[in-house]
Amino acid sequence: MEGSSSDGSRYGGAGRCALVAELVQMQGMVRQLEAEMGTHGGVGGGGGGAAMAAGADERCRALVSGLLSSIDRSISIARSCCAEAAAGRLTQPAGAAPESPPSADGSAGSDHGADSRCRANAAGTCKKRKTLPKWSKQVKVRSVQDVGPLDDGFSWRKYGQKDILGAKYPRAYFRCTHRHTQGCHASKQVQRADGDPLLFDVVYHGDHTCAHGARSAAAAIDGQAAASAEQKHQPTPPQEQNAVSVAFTSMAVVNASTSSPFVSPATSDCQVSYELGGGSMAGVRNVPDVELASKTNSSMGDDMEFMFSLDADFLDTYKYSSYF
DNA sequence: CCGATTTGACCAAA
DNA sequence: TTTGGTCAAATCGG
Repeated sequence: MEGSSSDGSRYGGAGRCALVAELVQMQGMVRQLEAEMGTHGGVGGGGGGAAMAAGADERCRALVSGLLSSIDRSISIARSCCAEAAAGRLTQPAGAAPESPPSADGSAGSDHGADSRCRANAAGTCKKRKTLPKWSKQVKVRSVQDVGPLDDGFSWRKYGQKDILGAKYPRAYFRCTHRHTQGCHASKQVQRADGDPLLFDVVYHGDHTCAHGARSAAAAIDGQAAASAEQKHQPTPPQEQNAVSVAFTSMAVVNASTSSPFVSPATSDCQVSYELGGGSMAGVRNVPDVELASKTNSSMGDDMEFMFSLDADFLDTYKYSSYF
């Protein structure tokens, strides 16, 4: 359930400091990558097809610099949290502790009408509104119908949609498909940006505690080959060829005690190596285009998360409403 | 038939 | 009172 903090004090100050260290290491690696690109790039020498490489190379650079700034921000945020933790207490958990009694199942169990909704309150925490770690990001798609980048590897179930005052587009509400089976209380809200229909604001609440979630995320990263094999239907998405998008805001540590996922986003011809939940994988991927838009972490409770989205064969993983 | 989505209603926070 | 978030019945689709 609000799985986030249900693991209790997932992060002590120590955890956060480890996070800082991890981020710093990551920063170093990205800098190396940047240097590496500086060497090989531009002068079309080492690489090969200069003409074609040019565009990809540029995107690579853009991505790397975006990465760096994002990491910088993450580090400073993590540091401040670290300091806070050291200082004594962390703000978040307070009453928040969603040890959530919503008992095993948010709605199913509590479908006794309005009455039960308040039951959560009685138990100490209203399941409504915040208390869950929350962070947001912006995801850019390539066409109005392209929802690929919105596929973050997890399986979501839409449970509502709402017109938001002053917003041109409605906001869609999703929760983890395994909410009932595994008590995973991760949820997210997706809304198109007013100004740019290609831009989506995605707000995540809580993190996934379900095995499926973790696995599908890993699978998403792992590669299309395997994916297309297991994804039975939908030979080709309606859109013209899709890109692999790596969209991430800040990093995600699903569980500090087991491991801290470390990810190096891939761009064209870049080597990707991941470590997730103790395991690790590596792969080389061709990424025609990478959109990366990181946004503020609104409150960044105690977790941060990497989100990978692969349009390719994952489009059919789930459907978004006609708005997307 | 079962699981996902749609959509109006309900409820609590602001 | 208004608005955002959630519920749940109806509906859709595989």
